[in-house]
Amino acid sequence: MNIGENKTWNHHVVKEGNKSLVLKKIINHSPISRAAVAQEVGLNKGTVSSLVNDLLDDQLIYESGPGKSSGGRRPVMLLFNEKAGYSIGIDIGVNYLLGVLTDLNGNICIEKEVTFKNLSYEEIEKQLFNTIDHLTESAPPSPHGIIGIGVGVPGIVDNNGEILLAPNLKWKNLNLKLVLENRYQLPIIIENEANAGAYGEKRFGAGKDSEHIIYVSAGIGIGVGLILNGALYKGSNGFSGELGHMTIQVNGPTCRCGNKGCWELFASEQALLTAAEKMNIFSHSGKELELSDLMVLAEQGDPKVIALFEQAGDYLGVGINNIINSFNPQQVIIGNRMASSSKWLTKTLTDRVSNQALWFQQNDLTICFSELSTFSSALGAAAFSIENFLSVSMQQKTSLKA
Amino acid sequence: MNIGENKTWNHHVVKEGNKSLVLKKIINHSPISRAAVAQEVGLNKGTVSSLVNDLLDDQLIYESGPGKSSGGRRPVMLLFNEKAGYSIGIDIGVNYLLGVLTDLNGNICIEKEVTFKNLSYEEIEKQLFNTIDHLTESAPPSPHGIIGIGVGVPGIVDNNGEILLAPNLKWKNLNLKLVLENRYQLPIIIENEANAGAYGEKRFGAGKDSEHIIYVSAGIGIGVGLILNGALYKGSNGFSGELGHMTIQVNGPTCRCGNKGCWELFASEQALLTAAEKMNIFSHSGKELELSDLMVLAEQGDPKVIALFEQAGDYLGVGINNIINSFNPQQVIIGNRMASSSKWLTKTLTDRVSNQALWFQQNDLTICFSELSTFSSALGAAAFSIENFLSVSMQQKTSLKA
DNA sequence: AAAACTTTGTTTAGCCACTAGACTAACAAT
DNA sequence: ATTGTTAGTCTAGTGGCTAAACAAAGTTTT
Repeated sequence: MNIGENKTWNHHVVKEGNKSLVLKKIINHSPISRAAVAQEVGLNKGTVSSLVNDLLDDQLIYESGPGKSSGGRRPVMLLFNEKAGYSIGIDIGVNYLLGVLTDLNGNICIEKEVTFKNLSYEEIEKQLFNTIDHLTESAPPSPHGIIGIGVGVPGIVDNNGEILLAPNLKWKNLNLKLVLENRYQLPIIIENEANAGAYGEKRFGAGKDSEHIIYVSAGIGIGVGLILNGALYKGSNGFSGELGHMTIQVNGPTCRCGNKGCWELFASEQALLTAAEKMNIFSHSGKELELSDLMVLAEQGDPKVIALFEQAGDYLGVGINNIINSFNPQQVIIGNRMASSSKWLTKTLTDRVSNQALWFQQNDLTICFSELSTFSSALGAAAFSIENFLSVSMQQKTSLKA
Repeated sequence: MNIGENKTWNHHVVKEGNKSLVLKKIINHSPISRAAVAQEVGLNKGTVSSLVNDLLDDQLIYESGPGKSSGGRRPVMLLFNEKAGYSIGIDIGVNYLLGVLTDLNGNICIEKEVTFKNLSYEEIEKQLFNTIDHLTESAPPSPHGIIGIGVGVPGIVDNNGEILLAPNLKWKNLNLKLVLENRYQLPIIIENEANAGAYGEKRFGAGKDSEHIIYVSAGIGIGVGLILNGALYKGSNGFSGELGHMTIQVNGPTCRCGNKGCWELFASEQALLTAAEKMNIFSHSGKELELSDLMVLAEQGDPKVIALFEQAGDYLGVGINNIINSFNPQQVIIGNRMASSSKWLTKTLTDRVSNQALWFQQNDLTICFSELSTFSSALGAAAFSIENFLSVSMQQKTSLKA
């Protein structure tokens, strides 16, 4: 809600904004007293009292017992009621579906994962419904119930939540948002998996204190989610962050996207597996080679496999250098499946960056691996719904008097 | 001013926001009546009347004669008073200094350019003072006078306006902002030249109607300015857009930045000149080869030179592809000196993009060359001051009653 | 223990910018 | 001239804010 936007300003907006400020203060600094809130956000005591009463009515916060006196009357401590409602976050992967039920603080209450291979859309949809149904039924009773469902998908999602393309799932022009809205009558948010992961890390993970975060989702392919000025940046149509197809080698090998020398040909899980297969490294299980097989081998000290990881780390660093030069972020977070191999990637990656990134870009910059491990996307998806719910809750109620 | 920010909301903010809305409406739709403004921005007629009176008092707008009746009383038309004050914009190049005096709509009233070679900082500072002095003295009388000075420099500028590094000028840790503030007692803004150019194109050039613009400043080096969500994005410390040093060729030729395979080694003016020299193409003037020499040769139909341009266009396309994949912009604008050679660059550039950019990225995407030609940066720098002035003007006055 | 001081939280009066709608002004159509 | 329409001002009322008084509930001083 920028001052430049075509939105008129009136008393409702003022109250909405201040209420939001008060709630955020309580969420981030609980337990806290009314007086402290007033002082810290710069509002009048009376105003804060009134807003706090609204929030109490909405059951978004609650009063705990009195706190410690600092020489006068003991303050009444306010706490965020993180159990006022629950959010469902889903992460649809190429061969898994992960669902979580979280409270309003992003604490995972229940998780449910199913794995599969080569399922049709209809079959995945069935799994999706099952998962959501299960999570919904298992949710503890709460004033606001399930406040929304967020879904992260490995594909291109436009600004209306329509999935234009999910190559690895073979989905095309699929309006999953509509499907879920019709079935569940709840606010639904569909997002690209990397965007969801970025948001998850910003809200609950390694990026909590940063305003400029680039989340690199390195899995079978590479996707990137951008948190700029504290908010997800989606570009003109919602397609930002397709950095897996950034050229890092002009006239390099051809990618399935038609371009040449794409980053994900060098630094993704798929790149690692392809390189390993070329070196005649096979899965000891006899099945198709998987990342976990390589990790086992690396753990056993296999120098060829370790070299492969190190090579991938170096290439990751090349792309991350480009990202740093583009965005001047505070933080780069590497997530998704490749993050599990951080052990063997870190050194070559950080070497590449510290040797080659422009010196002034390296101040105040941290590069790290996901804190939420495999939950980034699911948690981020859940967080979208939470954000939306809290934002709507700030709005004026049409007062229904008894 | 986001609702999430740590800013309290009160009546002043409401008025400021609405006043800004009204002024913007008048600027972009003048001549317009009070009634039309009220209807279009969604405010009450009375409110608009009151805000308009404030703006009239500030002389930011004026009333022209009555407009055409549409069946009732004839409306009083309101116009933006673009001559209420003047802004100075300076573009410091490697071997030139361009200053413009603009009105509040970015119309250039006076321009002054000096060219030089290898001047020390002190000598350039003298030229800078001369230029500013001349523009100030030549400014027509106006209610608000000179409202600020903006300077675009080819280097790294941090968020405080300090020039950390301008390699081609051999400047380092220079606080030009302080120097100018002390001398002129005016609001001073120092910005990177590509950022200024991007802002110039957004406000007055090819990007007027877009919210997501990437401006590629292709000169001796390559810098990039980012307009995201309608605003300049500067990153965590102000160093975003250093895309000239994006790797497009892993382990390619070494750049002066220490990295390898940087974009500007392939697609900048310097790249073109270096390639030409290797092919034994010399300036007919006998002096050092310049871009203008190559343009003359290309104009004469020299196939070798044309091929060089086409090659550069292709490489420009490679980097622009990466930009498109990163940002999903509405518009990519190529500016600075290479824009003058658009004639020979366009085809290979657009071929590269249309063949290799992801298909969904290409909807609603326009790629074009600067509309403001060599004035992008100077105008953008001037625009920063205008923006700042108008924003301050919206704020409440401490009423000084006679 | 009483008095004095501190701090918390509520209440009250007043302010300011907004809205709705009455009003005045100025025009066109009949 | 009368009627209808549009533009702009004025007035009363509303809502959310602030400042300051007040009430409540502590601690510290005497």
